[in-house]
Amino acid sequence: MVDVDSGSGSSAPRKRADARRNEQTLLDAAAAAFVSSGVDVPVRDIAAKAGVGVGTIYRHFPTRADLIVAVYRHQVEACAEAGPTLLASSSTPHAALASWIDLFVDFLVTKHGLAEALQSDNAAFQTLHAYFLDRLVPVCAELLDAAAKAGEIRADVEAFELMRGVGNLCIGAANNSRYDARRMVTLLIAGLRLH
Amino acid sequence: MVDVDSGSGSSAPRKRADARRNEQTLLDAAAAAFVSSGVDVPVRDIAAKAGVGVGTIYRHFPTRADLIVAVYRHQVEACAEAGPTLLASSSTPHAALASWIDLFVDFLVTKHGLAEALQSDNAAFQTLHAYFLDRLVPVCAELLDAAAKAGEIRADVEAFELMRGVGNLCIGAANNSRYDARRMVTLLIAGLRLH
DNA sequence: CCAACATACGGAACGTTGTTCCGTTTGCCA
DNA sequence: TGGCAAACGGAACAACGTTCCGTATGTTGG
Repeated sequence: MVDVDSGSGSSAPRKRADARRNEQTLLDAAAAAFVSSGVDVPVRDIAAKAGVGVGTIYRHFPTRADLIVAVYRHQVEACAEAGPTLLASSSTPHAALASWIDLFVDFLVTKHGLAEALQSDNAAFQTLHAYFLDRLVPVCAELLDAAAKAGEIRADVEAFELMRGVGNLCIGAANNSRYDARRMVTLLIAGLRLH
Repeated sequence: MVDVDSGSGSSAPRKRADARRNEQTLLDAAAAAFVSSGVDVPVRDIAAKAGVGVGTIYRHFPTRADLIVAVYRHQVEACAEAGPTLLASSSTPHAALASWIDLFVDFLVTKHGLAEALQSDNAAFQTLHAYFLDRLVPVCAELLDAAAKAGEIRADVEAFELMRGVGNLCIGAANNSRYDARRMVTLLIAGLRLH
């Protein structure tokens, strides 16, 4: 019943017990470190908190992006799955879009440094970039399409661009009481409307 | 006739000739380095290009922000001064606002890494932050006020927040052909309108 | 013109962080 | 239980920002 294997695939030869244990320990330590020091927390800090050497981190998560993805995968999945749900339950496609973007923004602004990392052109964050885009852009595109088909918004804006704009607006939202990312995003979404 | 002094003030005891020469050399080298490698270019690279030691850079420009401000001061001033001009020459305050924001965006997206630096919470960038805000927020506020008084836009958005949002939208615009910061900013400004 | 002094310079050195690498340890299976 | 592959730990290296001090140089009073 319980999936004693490491990943979802069944082909991998199965990892050693200590390796599996360490992977989980690292995920927990990283999650805690991200909360207290942001996703830019030094690798050594995570290693210390987990009680392992830095080599162990790099063995399990070759890049920081892999670690971030692993830590936040559940929440990203939840956000992605909320898209169709909202589309079905909202009064209009535009309302669904706004609600969904709200979810995304709430997620981003509560993860210190994540919005910054998402836009980084550093090669180490390629995986992060790719994962978020693969998972969320199609959902956004669906909502965008629905709203466009309903004639509520202009049809010349791509999901990728919008997601990126929203992500950008979330940068630095946590350390600045005079800047409310949610409000700016609301403005951006309002700007999509036809009249 | 010629201002042989270093700064604008007359109280400073006057700097040594080699110091003044180096300051100019550094500004030129930094400007060139910023263009070719972005404003994050390593201090050593700038020093090498200028043919001076790193100590000399830190003596003239204690933080990277000081150097960036010095390099771009002219362009920021020009942008600030364009505000009132545009307000006088445009058909409506909202049009003036849009044009002015366009100027700002053009400036930002052509300076690799500058938009990122502007939003950095790193203490070394405090000066940069302060300078841009001091110089541009009042101009933006004037345009915003005029448009609000004319009933063209909602009145509940502060200049600081808008500038910051626009700055955020410019992040990463240079390295991503699929992301057009200008279009996103246009959307944001459109979102300000009252129907 | 020269000496002496303050100013400015150069770059070595240090701290922090990411990343790699290898000698050692440990789980697993025959 | 012995042996081997897997995994571990952390030293070591590289890149970068930043500081510091011995040295060089321009300035100025005599």
